[in-house]
Amino acid sequence: MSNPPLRRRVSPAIPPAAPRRVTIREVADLARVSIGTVSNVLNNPFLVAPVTRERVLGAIAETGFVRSTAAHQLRGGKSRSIGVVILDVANPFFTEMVRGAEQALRDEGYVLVLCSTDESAERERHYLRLLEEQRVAGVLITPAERELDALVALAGRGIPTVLLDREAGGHALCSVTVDDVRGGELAAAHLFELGHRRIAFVNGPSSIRQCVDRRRGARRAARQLGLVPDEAVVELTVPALTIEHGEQGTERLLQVTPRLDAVMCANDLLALGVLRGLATAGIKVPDEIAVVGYDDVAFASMLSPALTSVRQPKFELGVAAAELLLEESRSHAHEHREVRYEPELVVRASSQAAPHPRTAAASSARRRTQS
Amino acid sequence: MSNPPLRRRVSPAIPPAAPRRVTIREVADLARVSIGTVSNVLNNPFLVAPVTRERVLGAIAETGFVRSTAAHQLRGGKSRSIGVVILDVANPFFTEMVRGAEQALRDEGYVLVLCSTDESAERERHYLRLLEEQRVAGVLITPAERELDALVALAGRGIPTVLLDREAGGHALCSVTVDDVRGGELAAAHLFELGHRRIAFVNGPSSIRQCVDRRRGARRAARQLGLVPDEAVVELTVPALTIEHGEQGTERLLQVTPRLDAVMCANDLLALGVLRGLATAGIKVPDEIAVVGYDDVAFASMLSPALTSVRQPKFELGVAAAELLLEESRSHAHEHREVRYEPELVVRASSQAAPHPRTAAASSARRRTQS
DNA sequence: GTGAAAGCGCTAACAT
DNA sequence: ATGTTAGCGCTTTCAC
Repeated sequence: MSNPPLRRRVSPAIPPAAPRRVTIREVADLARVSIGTVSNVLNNPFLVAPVTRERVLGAIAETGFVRSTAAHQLRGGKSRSIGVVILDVANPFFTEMVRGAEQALRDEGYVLVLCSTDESAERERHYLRLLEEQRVAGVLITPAERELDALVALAGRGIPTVLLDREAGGHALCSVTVDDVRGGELAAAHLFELGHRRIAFVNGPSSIRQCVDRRRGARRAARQLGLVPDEAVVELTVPALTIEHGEQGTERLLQVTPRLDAVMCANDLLALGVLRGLATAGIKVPDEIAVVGYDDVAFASMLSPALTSVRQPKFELGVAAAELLLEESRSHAHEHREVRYEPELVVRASSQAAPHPRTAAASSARRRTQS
Repeated sequence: MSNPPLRRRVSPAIPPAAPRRVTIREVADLARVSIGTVSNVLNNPFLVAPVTRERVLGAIAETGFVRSTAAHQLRGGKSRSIGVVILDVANPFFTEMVRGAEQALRDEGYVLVLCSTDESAERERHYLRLLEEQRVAGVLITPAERELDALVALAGRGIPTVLLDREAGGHALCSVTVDDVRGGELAAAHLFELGHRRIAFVNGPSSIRQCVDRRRGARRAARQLGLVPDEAVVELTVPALTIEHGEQGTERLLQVTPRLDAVMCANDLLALGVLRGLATAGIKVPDEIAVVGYDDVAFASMLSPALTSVRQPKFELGVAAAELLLEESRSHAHEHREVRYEPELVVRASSQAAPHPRTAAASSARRRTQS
């Protein structure tokens, strides 16, 4: 494994001087027309005589001219980029949503400017400012910031903004969500039904709404069974919803809570970390401890053991958000809407010793509702 | 599971009229200064008297003014965005690289414009054009296009371009790569050592260089053992490196190739799909068929069975690429460099029936070489 | 069908 | 310390 360092050097084909940008002016000169005509072949080709058009096209090709969005936009054109602000690029839940949004937006000629805040409100503010300076045509965002005022203001300044996986709570914004309270309830209820009476909830920071809601759901499930939430659901808060924090959290959990028979995680990344931590500690899942995750990301079903999780329609969330955004950007006299999906529990091996792991809600219809 | 549709309607707080953008002019008027002064508090605050500065800042806050990147850039300012073009946002390999690049670039004040081509050369061209129109400060790209000419031209037009996970092959471009031939060789050699004499290689399209190289490596491994590559390595080509195609590919594989004892996959996503397909078909891994993946993404070690894979320094690749880009954008008299990493085989349960799955190369140093 | 010219919002050089 | 002004590259009337 000790390869000698590779030495390779590519001689620069371009002279050290910074290349000057080709402008419409040079194209015009080369084609011997006015810049207005060049602009026309770019924007209204049919207004230009075929011969002239060809000449101009030739000049464009020859010079390598590429029009400047800056100048275009300044002169009144609309931007073709949409800011997408998410909590974590490394989380498949978000990337699936992004894929949905991208698919819906690409056909309309938009590019996505993807910003990952890593759950930092400060970084979120930074990115939002940059996006606004760029006059993006819209913003899709899963806020890290608890307060939505800045987003309402952003929308007020003419940048259509749609909340991704976060409800507007009375604010004048469109949103696409999944019922996280219900999801948390499904997960916890499942563990209680299995007979567990004291479950650990590995959760993220309370600044993240999803975490708060899932916790509420878990406690609701406890209450409904006549249990005392504070006793039935023991919460361990980790700084971020990542594999690493799930793994580290597990160590703390095992120290603090000696007798533990079930762990519920705020998302699948944490659950993966927890599974890892438990494996390291030599604890068998589900025989000794049951584990459930949240999101049902692609790899959940193939983990060892297969992970019980709460499924969310990730791709659809992205598509729906993109559609709301397009709608909003087309008509300013638009009423804000909240699209809401229902989560679905998918039971697998990690939460049951049963020999035949099956999908509990396999045939249940996922329901999409909106107002 | 049949919840009644939610009805909720948020009344618009903003009047239907499209809000007009606040310009520097209005801020100046409100603060009773000239636009030049406003510009100065924005760009050279120290040149402005504290009293005036406060007044202007107040006016900015009051009006909600946000400077236009378009006008700024037009006037000669540099863009603060960097285009990142990857093959697939849903692939953890790429998102890890992106995270590395983001971390390195964020501190310098850049935002990433993330474009996922889904391995389509056409979409790549489309995105590159948009990025160039935006005059991005640079481009990091894993090309879907086989030819690099367009990228060399792009760099020639003044947009620093760095290849991600693709070598320049004599072209005047910087690149960051991992030795994929070696990686393919490691994976195949491992299977041959296990005694398998006929392995299936589930590979992506040959337009993707990674696929070509890994294949070459596999065939080289065969040759080194005195085997006939065409017989020892049976290739199945799937349209894209995704879980879905891995799963579908497995079905075809099982029909076409009756006696099969090992499968090597061009990446972990495919391998995950293959594992799924085999599980569906009731075939035991590794007892009946051994499986190895490529990339060693985060979930590989936790799959059932844990996946043997070829590890690549994903995050570091992103960081290194970002650094090359920054270097190139700072000095135009810059010599292109090729940074190259070595891959590392990580043996786990999916390729051995051994009771104690261990990391084979756990202690081997990852070596970074560059010219 | 083509050209001339105004101006988008801003920065920077120059005046005051 | 602040104001004035000339463009940056383009689109878009409006003449010709």
